[in-house]
Amino acid sequence: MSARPGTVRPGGRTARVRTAVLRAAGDILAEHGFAHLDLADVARRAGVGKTTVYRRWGSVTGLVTDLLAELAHDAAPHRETGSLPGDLRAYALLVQREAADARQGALLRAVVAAAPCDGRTAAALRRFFEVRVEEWVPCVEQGVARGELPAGTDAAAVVRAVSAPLHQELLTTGVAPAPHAAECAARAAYAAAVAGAYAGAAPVTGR
Amino acid sequence: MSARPGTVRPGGRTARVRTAVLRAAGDILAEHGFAHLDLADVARRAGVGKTTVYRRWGSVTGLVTDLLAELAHDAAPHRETGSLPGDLRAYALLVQREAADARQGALLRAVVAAAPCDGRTAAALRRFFEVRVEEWVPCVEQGVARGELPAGTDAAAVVRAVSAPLHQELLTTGVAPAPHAAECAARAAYAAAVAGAYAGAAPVTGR
DNA sequence: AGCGTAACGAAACTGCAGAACCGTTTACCC
DNA sequence: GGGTAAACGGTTCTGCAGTTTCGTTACGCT
Repeated sequence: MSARPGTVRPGGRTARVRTAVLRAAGDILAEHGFAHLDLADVARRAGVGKTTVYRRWGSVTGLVTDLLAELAHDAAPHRETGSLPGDLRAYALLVQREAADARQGALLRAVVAAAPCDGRTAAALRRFFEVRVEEWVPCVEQGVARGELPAGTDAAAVVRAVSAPLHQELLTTGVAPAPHAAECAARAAYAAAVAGAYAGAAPVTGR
Repeated sequence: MSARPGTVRPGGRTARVRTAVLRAAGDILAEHGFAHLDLADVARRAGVGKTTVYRRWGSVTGLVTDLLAELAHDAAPHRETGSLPGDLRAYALLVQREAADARQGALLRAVVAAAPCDGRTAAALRRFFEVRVEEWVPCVEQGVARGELPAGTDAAAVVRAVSAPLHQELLTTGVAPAPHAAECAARAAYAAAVAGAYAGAAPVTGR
């Protein structure tokens, strides 16, 4: 009835269609970029009817949004290295690898491009980063507990500071940052946090 | 001839048309965002023929690109405050104000969105940031000369580190960062630079 | 001032993304 | 294993972004 297609009978063919379409969309995104992402192409490559793609995803932004949700779902498990510099370095390299990966990097650029055009996409993007940050915040908080960082440090700000320069480079130059840049970003965030740059006035952001 | 329209007779009406179109495009961008930027709307609001807009700018991305070039052209003059923390703070607040401004913020988001779809736009975006960075690099270099920062500091990296978290916030949340965030970014970049995070690849161990 | 043509503008045209229709397949429940 | 309707898919249609055409305006040069 009013339930969206794909939610009442999610098994069997429906699931196969979803997998094939997302896979094809990812391929096209990695090969030709966001600009030439045509739903008819996706349908053809996925071996699926054009109608189906339009019915279930509606538009390019919808498809990209679903793709992002899928990416966020199988998040890479991260192991703590024991020291905060090591953890931040691991996070920076994760972001760097992600940006350098053809599929994930292209997807990231596509999502950022589509976000201003579509509310759902914007929400998905926000959620994606929130989850990311929340995942790595504990590392920073442990650093505070261990006395590596001053009390009152805004852990989320530290995590965001690691990824920010890497994402900026990807988005502005169109080229993925080098591993060296990732290590530099991690070092910088750590040094700034140690110096208390994120422990100043209480942030109003969040809650 | 093969010269593009608007280049042979740039005066009088041609200039008026250009001004009106860019103004209208900026208005629509600020009001309705990048998604609903229709060239026919722009033409109507500018009191100009639809044909003219298509002939001179060709597409939405072309128009956005020209708009960006215009913005980069009248760059805000920056005065040096005498101290590096002060300069970085001034730069951070400039970026923050820009992001918070309805027209400029919307334009920035639109350009980033359009960049993956169009080579010229991507180049314009890259150029825009390059100019920005070059403008503020001297402040950092003076800081190095004064001995505030370690020798071998990558001045451009420091400048980029200031703007990165602010732009990331604008692009991922869709909301412009607060002035507080700008000051935090400036503090962090300064602290990291002082600690030598942007100087060479070797980790900071006194030495 | 007069001329050549660059640039503009209104209207008619075209191509294609996306929607509608409807018959076919198949997942889920008993 | 049989019934029901959810979901698929081929075809056709439509709305509109973008193009073409051609007549009009006015910039810049002498």
